[in-house]
Amino acid sequence: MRVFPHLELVPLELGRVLYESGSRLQSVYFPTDSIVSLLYVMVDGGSAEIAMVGNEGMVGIALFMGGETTPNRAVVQSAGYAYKLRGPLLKDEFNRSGAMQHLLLRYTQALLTQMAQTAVCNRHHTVHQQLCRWLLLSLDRLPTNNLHMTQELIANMLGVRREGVTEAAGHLQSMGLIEYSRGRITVLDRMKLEQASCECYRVVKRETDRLLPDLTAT
Amino acid sequence: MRVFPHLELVPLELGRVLYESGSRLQSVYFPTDSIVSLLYVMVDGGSAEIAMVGNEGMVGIALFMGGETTPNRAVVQSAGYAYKLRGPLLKDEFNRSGAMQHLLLRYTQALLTQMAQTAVCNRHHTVHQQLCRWLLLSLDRLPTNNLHMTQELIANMLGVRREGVTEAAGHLQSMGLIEYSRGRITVLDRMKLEQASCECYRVVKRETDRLLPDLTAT
DNA sequence: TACGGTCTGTGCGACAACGCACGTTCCCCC
DNA sequence: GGGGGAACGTGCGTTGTCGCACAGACCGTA
Repeated sequence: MRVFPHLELVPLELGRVLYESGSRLQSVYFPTDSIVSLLYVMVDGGSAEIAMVGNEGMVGIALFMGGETTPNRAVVQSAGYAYKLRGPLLKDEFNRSGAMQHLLLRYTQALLTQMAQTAVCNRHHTVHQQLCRWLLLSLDRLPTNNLHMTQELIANMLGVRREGVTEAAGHLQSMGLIEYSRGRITVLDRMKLEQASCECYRVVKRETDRLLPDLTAT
Repeated sequence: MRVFPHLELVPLELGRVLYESGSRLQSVYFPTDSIVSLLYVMVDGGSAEIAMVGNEGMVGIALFMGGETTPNRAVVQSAGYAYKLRGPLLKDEFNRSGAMQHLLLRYTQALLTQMAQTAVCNRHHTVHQQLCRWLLLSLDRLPTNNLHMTQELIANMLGVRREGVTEAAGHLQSMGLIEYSRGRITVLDRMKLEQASCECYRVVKRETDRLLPDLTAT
């Protein structure tokens, strides 16, 4: 593809803000083994994750959607690498109306589904269920069963109290589904984790697989 | 525009389902004075509104996004009229990569923001605040100050109990912001309603105005 | 004018999540 | 190897929402 020579592999450190609410995006990022969260930060400082982006997608869709900016923050939730591409190059490629455009649009629809399901989950499901969903979504975007993230960070993403995550995670550990200590979480029984999760995870997963079959095959 | 001759003005009755979760969309709709809600319906029958579409937008974006379907239901929340356009015609127009494509993509981004903010609101704000947000979003899409909808319907949209809506609406009425009886709600003081709402409404409104300046000028 | 259904009001116990305040454990580094 | 800080654990009163049950109010129709 034409843009391949212009892709630059860059490291993304945990916590790095790729994109601040309302700021103009200069480049887009295609995570390889990293995860980037899209958050909304309220005026009182509270936050909530809207969606997460991993190797299935791209950070910065507002560039080709025409709005140039969004009211969200993009922050690295799991350190790793990503391919960086300068905005104008992506726009040119998108406007060629080729395979890349179709791919990006299908990805956008997958992202839409993820956001929609986040809304539903926030409305109806318990912190326990949401934690399961969140762990599974993260797991799908990482090469291993190990997540590097503190409960405090997870709480910020889910928009709940840190103690709530502690309790839910403790429960999952006592049931043997995960194992964790000081910022390291290992998923032991993925199947049971899916069963403990709400339907939201499955809906997102199914749509992502349907819309982006090549990428999730792995 | 090329598609104008193919637009057909059709009535949309309250409660009509334009589009069922997972079904293939044959046509798209551009509401004029009607409002269509995008809902997710859970396996247990519970529901939650993901976003609403009025005269600023279109129902059926999955058609040009490439997915053809979404896991959501589109149901008429406020009766009225809409322009109907057959799917293939819309796709052709979109693929011409002209003004229509840009407009549709900017609208999609506005919809994205609405979904994101719904997620945030569901996470952090009270039923009171959410009701205000919801009334304001509806109001922006209607030609008058009168909403035809029962508290039960609103409760289904927000994904809360009917009693919760009763209490919140009663409070708003006692403060003189609205007036209602048996399925008719009149907004008396829009300004104060905005003040009683959370920031979510303003964020959505600002983004919609920014992305679609021609449509919201009215 | 009486009736039946729809819509709204209210009360009450249950429960999940919150905010806060500590305590404990572990790891790193001086 | 002994602080110090980061990460996790726990208890407690408070609040918002839920689920349920039932009472009133309104309206069209027979």
